[in-house]
Amino acid sequence: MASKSVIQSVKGTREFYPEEMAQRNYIYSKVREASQTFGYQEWDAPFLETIDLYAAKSGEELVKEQSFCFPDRGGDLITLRPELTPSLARMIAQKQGELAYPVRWWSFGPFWRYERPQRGRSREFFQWNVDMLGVNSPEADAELIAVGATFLKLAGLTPQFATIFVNNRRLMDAQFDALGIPAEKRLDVSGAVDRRTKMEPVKWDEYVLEIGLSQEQLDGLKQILTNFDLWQKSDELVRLFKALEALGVKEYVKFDPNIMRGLLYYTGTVFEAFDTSGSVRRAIFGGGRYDNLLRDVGGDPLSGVGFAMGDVVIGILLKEKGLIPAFVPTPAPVLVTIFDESLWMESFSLAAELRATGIKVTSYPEPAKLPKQFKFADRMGAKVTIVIGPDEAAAGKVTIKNLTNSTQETVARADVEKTVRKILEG
RNA sequence: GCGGCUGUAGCUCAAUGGCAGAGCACUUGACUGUGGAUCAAGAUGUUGUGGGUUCGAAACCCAUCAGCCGCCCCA
Repeated sequence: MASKSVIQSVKGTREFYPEEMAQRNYIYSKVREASQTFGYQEWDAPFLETIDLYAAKSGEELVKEQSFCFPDRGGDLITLRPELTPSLARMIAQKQGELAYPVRWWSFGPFWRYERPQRGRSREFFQWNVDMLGVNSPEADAELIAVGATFLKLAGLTPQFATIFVNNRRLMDAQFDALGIPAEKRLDVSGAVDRRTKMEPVKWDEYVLEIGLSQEQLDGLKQILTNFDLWQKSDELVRLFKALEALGVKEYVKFDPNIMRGLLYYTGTVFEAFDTSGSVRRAIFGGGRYDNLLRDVGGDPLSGVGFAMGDVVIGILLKEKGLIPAFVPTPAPVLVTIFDESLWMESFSLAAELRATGIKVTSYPEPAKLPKQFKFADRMGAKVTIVIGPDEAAAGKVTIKNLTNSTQETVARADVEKTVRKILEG
């Protein structure tokens, strides 16, 4: 094997060998199932966008520090999309008058962020996005949470392993107001709330006082953040939890006043799913309600709710918990061996006959010792091997071996399909 | 962008300044028409890269690259 001479992959990019590709496709299949169960339509947006799309709305840091950005041949600044929502807003705005509302769209595709790779985070990742636009209600919020919960359920993550924590920006703003925290400090306070669990309590207290809150306000804030019954003061959240119960996913959801989410554009309900068994401390998915997004790209005001899930964290979790199905290397359960030069084409035409009946068949590509061919079949996860040797050829027969239980039988050529199907179905 | 840890065979790792090794995997054979088990034999290296210290470096020092963990950030 060459080693030092191999040109390295770009830092933080993903190489999907067949096993990893199977895992990615598995996640994709569950994402699709969860989305379609609720009637969401699949869509996608360009992978390349001009930087202006993000400059308008996304945070400074995202555009300047964390996006892959380069000039094209005409000198325009092109960005590898770091998120989907601005593209969504534009595409909705462009056809705002002709879409059937509510719009329920989902997407699963690649994104890029120029961050430092570490556990649960790479520079290239796949992200599931689900959004509903045109309905502004706690019940719509509940549906999105239910889509997420349904995915968790389909993937085998029970409420014991994963929890969706919910909060509401309006509720928190009202609480901050009641403490006399001025509106211009809300952002700083939200930031402080976000990092509370990451800091030592004493340090966090100092940090909050540094922002400019009084000791009294700090005490009040801490009271709010430890009050897990606070949701009862929010009509929206009361309705949300009622709807979640009706939708059958309540056991996945908990109110948590500490959930804020960094995104500026969330205006109401926000939520974040976490692994509760403690291996990865990053969010599995997160989202919330945004009211002003379309207006920011020139459309008419239209409220939406949505969330996004990266493939990296969920992939680690599912793998760790043994929830990814065992990898079978070959998609073809049948392997036809090539006995020798003279019987080569005999095997090829048998393989073709079987394929014509709809069975997936691979053949050894050339004559080789049978042990080698059987070993290959075994390593590729084939269930059936077929041998046409001189004896079979002379008798117009074929030997079929069931690799699962090591039995084999020699049957007339006309019975091959039937025999193979019996093994594959049994 | 900042801090810490780690780079040795395809993989997981040993060798603490004195001949670069083991297990797994691989190849071959036992078994010339049958995989997964067992046994035997064999092959495998620019010790990430570049420099320095030393009689002597995988080990110590400097630089650099890569990976991991954390910080920042997570839209």
